[in-house]
Amino acid sequence: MLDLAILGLLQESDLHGYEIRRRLRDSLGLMANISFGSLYPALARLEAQGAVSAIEPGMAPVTGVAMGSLSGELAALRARRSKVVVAKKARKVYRITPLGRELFTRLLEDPSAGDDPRTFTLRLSFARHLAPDVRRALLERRRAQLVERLSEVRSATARNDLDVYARAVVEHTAAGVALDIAWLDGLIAHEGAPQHTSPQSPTAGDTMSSASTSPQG
Amino acid sequence: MLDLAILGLLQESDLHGYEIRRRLRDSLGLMANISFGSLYPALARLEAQGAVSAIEPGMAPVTGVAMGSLSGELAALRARRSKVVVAKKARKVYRITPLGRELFTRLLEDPSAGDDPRTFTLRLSFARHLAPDVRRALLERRRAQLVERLSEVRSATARNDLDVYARAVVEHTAAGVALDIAWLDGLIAHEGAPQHTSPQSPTAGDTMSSASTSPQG
DNA sequence: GTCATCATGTAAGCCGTTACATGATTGC
DNA sequence: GCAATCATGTAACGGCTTACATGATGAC
Repeated sequence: MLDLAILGLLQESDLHGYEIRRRLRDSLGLMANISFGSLYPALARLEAQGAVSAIEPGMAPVTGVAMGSLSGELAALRARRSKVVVAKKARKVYRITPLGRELFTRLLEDPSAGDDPRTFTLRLSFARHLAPDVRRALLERRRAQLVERLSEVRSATARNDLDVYARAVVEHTAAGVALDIAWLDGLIAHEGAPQHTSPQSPTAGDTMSSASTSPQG
Repeated sequence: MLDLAILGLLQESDLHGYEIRRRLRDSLGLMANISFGSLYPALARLEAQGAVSAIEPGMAPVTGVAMGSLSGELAALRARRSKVVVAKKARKVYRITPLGRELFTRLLEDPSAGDDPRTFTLRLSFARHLAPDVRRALLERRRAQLVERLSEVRSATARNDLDVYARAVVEHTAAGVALDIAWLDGLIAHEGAPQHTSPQSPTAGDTMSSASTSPQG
């Protein structure tokens, strides 16, 4: 899970640990603030596996290494201008290796963990790296899971031994699952019709972003 | 977390482990299928602490001990009728103790873990055991958390470096959080005005169950 | 008589957390 | 100079999972 997230971010640009954490938090918006106690060991593990490598400070046109903060950015600029290029040796910038890309793809497509509902959001965030049919399969698998879950939750709703609060919870849960399904339907529709099916009856239509946007902006 | 759930269920009726698992799954609808590897050790721990006690098979008007299944139910009935009351000694039925009730209350109100967002749903399910003001505080704390989270996710939405899929994820996440907030507003409104505030301007109004029900049944 | 389900438990391991330890850089 | 932030790491622990082991009961 964490490995997948790290590799996904490194796919776009070289980054150091601290910055990876920042992006995990506010770019992906998932896994709110992963702890360093997980992050650094994970990076070390990935480096040992040869999936990433720490690049030297002076190295190459480092694509997209951002500073930790705006002030840091400015400070670095100032430093560069005044020719006092402080090495900032403490920082270890990682770059993904070809082997790491392979691993990323494997993790992203992995059929064994592929049904793990907890990783779905993360996988979908990186879905542009998937082949159209694999991506579609991911969406539909998830949809199937949610449909099943919905019927479970609905049957819980039917119970009469629930008090107001327990009932409020299960009903809201059901509503949430229903919303997720509607959202997935939108996404699936936007994927276009699958290859081997005749493109008749465009089920959902235009609802992709409407599902994501409608509830009170 | 698990302890709280167990004690909450035992608050209503004596139960054995297997049955607790079932209820966790389809009555509460949370923590889909807790594993036995967590459940039984948890029960043992609670018994060691004196929070629950295993009641003897022949004991008292055991309130609400249900069989594992309908067929089991019928089988037991048949057994009783034919006077062949098989002890089913394997089953250990647990009953909550006064000490257990105390523990339950403590866990439910606990201000230290009280802000843990992961336990909110569970707490709310048992909210009828809370005093009105404590309950209200629980709801409002949660609301505050979600408002903050919403603004975080919204700011992520504002980024322009997100591809279609990452964007779809963050936008849908935002929508989900917004829905949760609206739902909480409904619940809070239904709690009635707080004691020391003048009951003017009934902010939300009638939306409690509408938030839970609206998205396509 | 055998298979599914009910029922309880143990052992190993995974994946994350908190808490601790360290140190450079920068703003005021 | 001192606090805040950036930056990297280690150690201990927590809570839950999977896999394993065991056995009773009931359906067919």
